Amino acid sequence: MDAPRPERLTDAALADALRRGGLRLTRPRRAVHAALRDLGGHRSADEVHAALAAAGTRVSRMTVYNALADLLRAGVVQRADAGPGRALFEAGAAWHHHLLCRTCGGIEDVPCVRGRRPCLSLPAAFGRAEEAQVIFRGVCRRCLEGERRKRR
Amino acid sequence: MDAPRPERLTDAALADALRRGGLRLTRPRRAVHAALRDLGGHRSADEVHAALAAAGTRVSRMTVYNALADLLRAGVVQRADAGPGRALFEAGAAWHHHLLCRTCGGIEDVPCVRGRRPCLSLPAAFGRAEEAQVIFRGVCRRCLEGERRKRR
DNA sequence: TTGTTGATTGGACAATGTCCAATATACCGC
DNA sequence: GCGGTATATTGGACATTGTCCAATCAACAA
Repeated sequence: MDAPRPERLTDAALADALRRGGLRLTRPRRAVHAALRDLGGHRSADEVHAALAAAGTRVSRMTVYNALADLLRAGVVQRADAGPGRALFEAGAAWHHHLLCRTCGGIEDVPCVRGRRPCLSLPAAFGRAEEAQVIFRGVCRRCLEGERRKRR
Repeated sequence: MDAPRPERLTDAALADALRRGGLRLTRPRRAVHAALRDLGGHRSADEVHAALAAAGTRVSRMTVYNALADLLRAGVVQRADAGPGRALFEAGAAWHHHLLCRTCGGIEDVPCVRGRRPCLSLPAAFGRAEEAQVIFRGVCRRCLEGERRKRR
């Protein structure tokens, strides 16, 4: 149940991923990617911005938003669907889903049985699905064990 | 592919659903439910608020937010997961999923093969899933046909 | 090294959702 | 039907999130 460690991209690999989309490897983009990877888990743009500021890296808020969108297009960052509200990002490229715990409010990664998109098919009558993100809502393992312990 | 028409709840049925959760049937709650049902599709709280205002029904914005949350708990309204941003609601209780079209930006309902929650199971090692919402991203039928027509 | 093109900056702005105390109303028992 | 009481509504202030813009800066190809 440990969070999968996001792979550590070399600068060259990051530059490659960006350039495939006609994007440059800039200092802010490198910093945003590293911050997201080092923070781990599911983070909002402003969390990344705050982490960079705390580390003494001055980057404008707009740039963080832009960089995350660019890294997303480049495929080295993913958006974690977790319902409405602010957008959450995470480093890494492995396709997976999420469990939202209604007890602790946490988000757990759930590996995708297929591991690549789209993992579920859509009846052709509706159109073409390029990806299928599943949001499980319920109670995470940790909280479930907490409940059980209390009940005794 | 027509949108399923949301069932028309009688006041008694609506009151029943609310009271099961210790909630009262109030004029604003009735108005919000009717507005959402009559608008059809996937609507934000402020869209419902605007529709009510346009129809001459004065209800405070806060009340619309509260009413939608209450109707959601009562099970007569659902939240349509459509990624980050504002929350979208729709009338009705039948469990289903959504296809987000990246061409036109629209949201299509996709019936759930099981029709009730949870339609997908979660490996027990992760916890208990009470519901599983699938977000398909791709191209809707209408846009797919548009593409095909242009290519000729 | 230099020029060109794309990226960053920072401030202003819009949209969405939440908090609060005062007031109004649904609904229970009579 | 008539209160009494717990619940709901109100409206304004506020926080958070994300976007827009023109001026400046920097990546990278030649």
